[in-house]
Amino acid sequence: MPTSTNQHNAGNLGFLKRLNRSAILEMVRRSPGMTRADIATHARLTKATVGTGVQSLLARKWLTEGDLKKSSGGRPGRALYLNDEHYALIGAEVGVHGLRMVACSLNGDILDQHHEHLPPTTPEITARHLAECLQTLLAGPAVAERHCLGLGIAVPGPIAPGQTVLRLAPNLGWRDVPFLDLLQQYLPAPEGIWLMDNEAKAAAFGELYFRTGDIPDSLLYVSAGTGIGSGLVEGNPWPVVTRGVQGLAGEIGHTILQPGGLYCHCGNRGCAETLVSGWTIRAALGIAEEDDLYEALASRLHDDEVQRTLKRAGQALGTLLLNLHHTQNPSEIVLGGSLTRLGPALLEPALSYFEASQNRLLGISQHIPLRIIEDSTFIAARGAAAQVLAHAIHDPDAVNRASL
Amino acid sequence: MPTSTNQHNAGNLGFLKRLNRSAILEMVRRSPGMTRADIATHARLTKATVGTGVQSLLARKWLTEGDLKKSSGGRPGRALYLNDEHYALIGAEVGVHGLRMVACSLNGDILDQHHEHLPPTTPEITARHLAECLQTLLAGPAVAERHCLGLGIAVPGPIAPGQTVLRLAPNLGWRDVPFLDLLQQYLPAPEGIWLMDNEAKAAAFGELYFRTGDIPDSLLYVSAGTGIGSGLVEGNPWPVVTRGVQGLAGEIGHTILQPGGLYCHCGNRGCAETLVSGWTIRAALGIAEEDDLYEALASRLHDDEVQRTLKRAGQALGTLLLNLHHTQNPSEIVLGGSLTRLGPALLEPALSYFEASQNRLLGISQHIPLRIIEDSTFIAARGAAAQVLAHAIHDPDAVNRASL
DNA sequence: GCGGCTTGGTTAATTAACAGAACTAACCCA
DNA sequence: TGGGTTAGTTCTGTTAATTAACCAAGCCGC
Repeated sequence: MPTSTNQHNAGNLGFLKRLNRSAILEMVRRSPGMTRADIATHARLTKATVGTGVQSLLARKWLTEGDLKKSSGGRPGRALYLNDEHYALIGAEVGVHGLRMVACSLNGDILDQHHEHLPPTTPEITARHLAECLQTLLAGPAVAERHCLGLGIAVPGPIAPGQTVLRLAPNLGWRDVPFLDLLQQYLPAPEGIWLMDNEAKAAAFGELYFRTGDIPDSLLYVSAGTGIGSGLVEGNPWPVVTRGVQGLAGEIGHTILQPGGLYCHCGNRGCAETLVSGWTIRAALGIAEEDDLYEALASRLHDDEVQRTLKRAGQALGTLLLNLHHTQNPSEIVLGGSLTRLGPALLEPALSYFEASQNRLLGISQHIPLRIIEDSTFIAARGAAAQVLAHAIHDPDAVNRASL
Repeated sequence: MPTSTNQHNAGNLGFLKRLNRSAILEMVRRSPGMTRADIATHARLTKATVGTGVQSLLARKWLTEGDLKKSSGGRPGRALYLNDEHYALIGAEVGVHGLRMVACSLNGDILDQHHEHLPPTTPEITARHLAECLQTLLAGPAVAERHCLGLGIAVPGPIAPGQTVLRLAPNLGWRDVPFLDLLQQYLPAPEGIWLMDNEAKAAAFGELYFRTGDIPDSLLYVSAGTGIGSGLVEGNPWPVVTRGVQGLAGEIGHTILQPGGLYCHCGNRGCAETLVSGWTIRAALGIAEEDDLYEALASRLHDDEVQRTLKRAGQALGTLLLNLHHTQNPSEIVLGGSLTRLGPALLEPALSYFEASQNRLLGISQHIPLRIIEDSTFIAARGAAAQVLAHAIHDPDAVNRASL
C-alpha cells in the first residue's frame, strides 16, 4: 500500500530524501514539462535540493529533459518529463471469460496487450496459463528492452488488506486461493513488485492515477459485469484504495436495494445483484452462461421483454449510484464492466435517475462527473499496472539497487 | 485535516523533526507507559533521537515521566505518559435540541461539560449563545488553569472538505452558514485551532481516537436521531475522516432502501430516513416535535402499534448497517444518536438482521464488532475535541510558539 | 549590439537533523 | 561483590537540506 510515511510513521534522513524524490517524480508525472524551478516553488524546496534530486532521477532514467521553455524575461527553464522509454509495468486480470494482460509505459500507455480465452478452471491451471502468457509478453519486442518494475494482478473477488489471498471469487468458483504465491511458482520473472488486488479496485486506481491533466481528489469505479463491484480511490497527492478490514469494501452488489426481494446467491434477499448484473439479466432473458451476453442480446435489443428487463436493471443501477453518492461522495464516477456494452437501453434509465436525484439534498446544480467506459476490456489489468507504478515511485532509487 | 506530510508532500529537516516528535507523542498516547527504549525500537529511531525528542516534549508539558518499570535483568526504563494536567481541548455540538459542550484532557477525559437547551433559531443567536456558554466553560475552575489547544464544533449537516461553511442543516432550517466565522466574532478566545465538522464524523473520530487500548484500523459511527448520518474514520497511525467532495459522504439517511417508497423531505423516494429516523417515527406515531421522543414513547412501548413501528424501523436500520458493511467494511461499528434510547424494540430487529446477514458472503464467522451507545449526549462534542488534539499533535512544538 | 534586468540552475560552505559508538546508570543474579 | 544486561546520555560523525554566491541564458531598451 503506497503511503508517504513509513510503517511506524517516524523517519530518518534517508526517508526524507526518498520522500522528496518521490514528490519530485510525482509532480513531473502529473504535470509533464515542469522545470526545476517550478518544482522548487510548488514543493517548497530550495533550488539546490530539487537540482540534486532531479539529477539523481535523470541518472536512474526516471526522468528525461526536454526542450527549453519559453522565457519570460529570464533564462528559460528546461522542461522535465517522465522517461517513458526505460521502464515497463505489467498488469494482468484474471476474469471469468479469460486472462488479460498489458505492458504499460510509465505514462500508462499500453505497449503490448494480450487476451487469452480461458473458461473458469482451477487456480493451478489458471496460474500456469497466465505465467506462460506473461513470459511471452515479457519476451516480446515492446517489453524486452525495458526494465520491468513489477507485476500487478487483478482478480474478481475480495482480498483482505495486506494479504495475498483471494478470499472468494464466486464467478470462478474459487475460495481462499493464494493466487499470487501460486503464480510465483510458475513465473520467476519479473523481479520487483508483486501485488494482487480486486478487479474494480485496480481499475479505479488506474483510472485515477493514469489520468492526464488534473487528477481528481477521489474516484469511484463501478464495475458492472457478471457481478457488481466498486472501488474507491482517495487521497492527494498519494491516492489510496479503500479496502475495508475484510476486503469487503466495494461489494456493492450485495447491498440491499429491495428488502425482502429475490434470493441472491449470497443467501441474502434483495441484493443489488438480483436487480442488475450479468447473471440476473441472463436469468431473466434465458441466456446461457457460455454465450456472450452482448451478442445474444444484439438482435433482440428492441424486444419488449428485453427493453423492460434492461430498464428495470438500469433503474436499479441508478439507485445504486445514488446510494454510493450519498455514502462515499466521490469526485468522479466511472462506470465500466461488460454491461456497459448493452448501451442506452440499460444506461439511460440509470443515468437519468442518478442525474435527477443526486442534487436534491443540497439543492445545488453541481454535478458529479460520470463517465462510461464502453470497452473496459483492459481497464483492470492497466489499473494493476498503475498500482505497481505507485509502489515503485515511493522509492525511485530502489529499482537500481540489488534487491527491492 | 491531519496529515503526516505537508501539503506538497515534500519536506525539509524541520518537517522531519516535527514528524518524529508527533510520532513519539502519538505512540505514547496510544500505549501509555512506554519507555524511550520502547519508542526507539518501535519507531526505528535511534535512542539518541528519541532521547532528545522526549526531552523536548517533556519541556513543553506534552509528556510526563512516571515510575521506573520492572527490570528484566538490566536498568529499568522510565515510563512515559501523556501529561494529562497541562492542556485542555474544547468541543461543542450544535444540535436540534440544544448546545452541548465539553472540556477534555489529552486522554479524552471530560473535565467539564454543559448542556444548554435551545430550540432551533438563527445562526447568529445560536452563535452568540454558544459563545457565552463557552466563555463560562473556559473560565471555569477545571479549564482556566490549563492551556487550551483549540475548539472544535460539531454541526448537524454536511461540510465540504477544507471549508468552514455548513452547507445544509435541515433540522435547524439552516443553509450555507459560515458558522465558525460567526462564532469567532462573538468569541475571541481560545487561541489555537478552530475547526468545524459534521456531527457524526466528529463522533466517529472521537470514538476511534480516544479509545483506550488498541485503536482499530477504521470505525464507522452511525448517528440515528432526528435524521440519520454516519462518519467513517480510517487510517493508521493517523486516522482521517472521509468527507467526499461535497461533504456528502455519510449522508446515509438519503440512501434509497425502498425504490418508489415514501417521499422524503429531500425530494427523493424511499430514503432510509423514511423508514428509520426520529421524524418518521414521530410521524408514524403522532408525536409532536417539541415532545421528547423517548418520554413520549416510554409509557406506550408495549403498544402493538409502537412495537410494529419500531420493529419495521429496526429492520430498515439493520439493512442500512448491512449495506454499509458491504460498501465500506469498517473494522468496527458504533451506533449512537437519540434513537438508541428506544432500546431493544428498535435495536433488536436491527442487530439480529445485521448479525445474521453480514457473513453470508464470505461464509466466515468473523463478526464486525458493533457497539451501541445508550447515552450519546456528549459524544459528538467530545469527538470535536479529539479532532483538535489530532491537529495539535501534528506540531507539538507549535503550541508554545507565538502564533499557531 | 551592448549593457542592465530577470529568471534558471549549479556550486561550495553551512546548518540541522538523525546515527553510531562509547559511556554512565541502574538493576538482576549468582 | 562483580559480571551481565538493559536504559538513557553524550559526543562525534554522517547525511540531507539550506544559504548565498555565481554562472548561464534569455529579454529589453537604448
